[in-house]
Amino acid sequence: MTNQNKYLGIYQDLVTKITHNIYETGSYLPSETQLSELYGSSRETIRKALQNLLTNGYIQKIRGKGSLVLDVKRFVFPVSGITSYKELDESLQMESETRVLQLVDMTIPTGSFAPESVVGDQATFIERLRLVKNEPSVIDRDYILSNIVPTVPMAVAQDSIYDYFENKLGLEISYAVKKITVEPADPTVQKLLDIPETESVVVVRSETYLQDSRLFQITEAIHRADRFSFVEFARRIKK
Amino acid sequence: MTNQNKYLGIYQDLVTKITHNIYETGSYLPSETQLSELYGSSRETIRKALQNLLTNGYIQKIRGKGSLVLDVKRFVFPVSGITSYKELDESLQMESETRVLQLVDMTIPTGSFAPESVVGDQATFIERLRLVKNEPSVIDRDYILSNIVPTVPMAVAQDSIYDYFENKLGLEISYAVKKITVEPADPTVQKLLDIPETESVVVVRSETYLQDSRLFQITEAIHRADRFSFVEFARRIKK
DNA sequence: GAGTGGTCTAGACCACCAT
DNA sequence: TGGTGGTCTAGACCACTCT
Repeated sequence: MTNQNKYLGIYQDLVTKITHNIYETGSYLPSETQLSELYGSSRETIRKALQNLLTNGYIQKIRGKGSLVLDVKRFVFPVSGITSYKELDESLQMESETRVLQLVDMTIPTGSFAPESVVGDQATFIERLRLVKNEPSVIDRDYILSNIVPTVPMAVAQDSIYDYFENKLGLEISYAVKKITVEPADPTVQKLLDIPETESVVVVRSETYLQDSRLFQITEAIHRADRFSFVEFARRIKK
Repeated sequence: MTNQNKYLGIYQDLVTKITHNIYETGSYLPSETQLSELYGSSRETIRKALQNLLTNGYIQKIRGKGSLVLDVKRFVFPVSGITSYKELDESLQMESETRVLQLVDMTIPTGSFAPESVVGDQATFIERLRLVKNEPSVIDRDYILSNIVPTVPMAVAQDSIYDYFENKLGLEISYAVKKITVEPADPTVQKLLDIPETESVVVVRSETYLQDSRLFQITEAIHRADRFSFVEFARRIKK
């Protein structure tokens, strides 16, 4: 599991040291030159690791002073970015359960949440209900394109499809476009999520792409509005 | 307005060339070595510019092939990141109008959406109603901390507070933590947004920080649920 | 003035893709 | 095999902060 990349290794080491309070919130990391001596690397490599800490909200760099450790615990709810339900569950220990409602091979139908460009393509359709503390909270509906992933075993749908894609199939998941809206719930959804007729739901639709820019997954996640929370760490883009 | 930074200049040049279709969606940018000759810079500097394009969703780099230009138009609704309402309005040309409802100096009260750490601090409170196509869509409530921004003129609240902060006061806005939830609307909100009693609203609460990590703005944005849409471009974090 | 991060360079070696 | 991006180095100069 050791990484080939020096800077990723340094990044991981710093993350664990920050999360274990070896480097404390409100204090400064060793300077870049000190770190480069510590890790036996050039300063630019250290800077790559720090860049990673920066974009993930672990530190804030202040010119002339140093790299300030931020209070990560406040925004540890990592629903932003691309994170699988399994990873969320593990990092938050939220006592969740997954029920696979459907797992079928089919062609992607018109009128579904999938974009026009993949309608008619072969895919595995997975519908899952997520329960948190025994209460239904989310319905996940996925189309996994068959030209990239020919088949998804039931055990994988029950556990973690991302772990299967990345570690078994060696796919490199790279980026996603997500859209969040609030919509009325249809009767099927009302029944599954156990909500009254008038209630709305939060719908997160996403398209996920591989490193080579091939689309391979289209997802619709329907959340009970009262149990939905989305936290984002954002940086201002320089103009 | 010319930037001192070489790589930012290159980034901006490439952005305009992509948005003006000089580099077309689906085609590849010139290689990094070619770009470094074109711009008269080292390859690492080019790579910094490309890194910026990458995180903002303009390109996808594919090893052994090149930098593929993505279809930016699909996710041009930039509610992700830190973007002011004025900037959104300009980039989307959404025929919006702003009504300043309140602009008062006060101490931040307990029980407000502001975090404990700033309760009792002096701040400017601004409440604004945003109308899109003459329909009320969002209520923005801001506390601007007075130790950083002593006063906010009415004309600024009416126009763009970010432009004032960055270009008049020289503040460097750096990062923010945002949280999105769905909540029932209280009677005041119902009236302002012109929605029925049972309706929910989408609430985006954020804390915004300067480059030196000082908190300077706390915001609560209350959206009509039926007019709310949030699009995010996300990249998978390497483990 | 000493220390910090921000930028930039010229060169090197590697893994991957096309042919 | 030649071109591409991915990583890493050793050194340089600058702007900023602190004392």
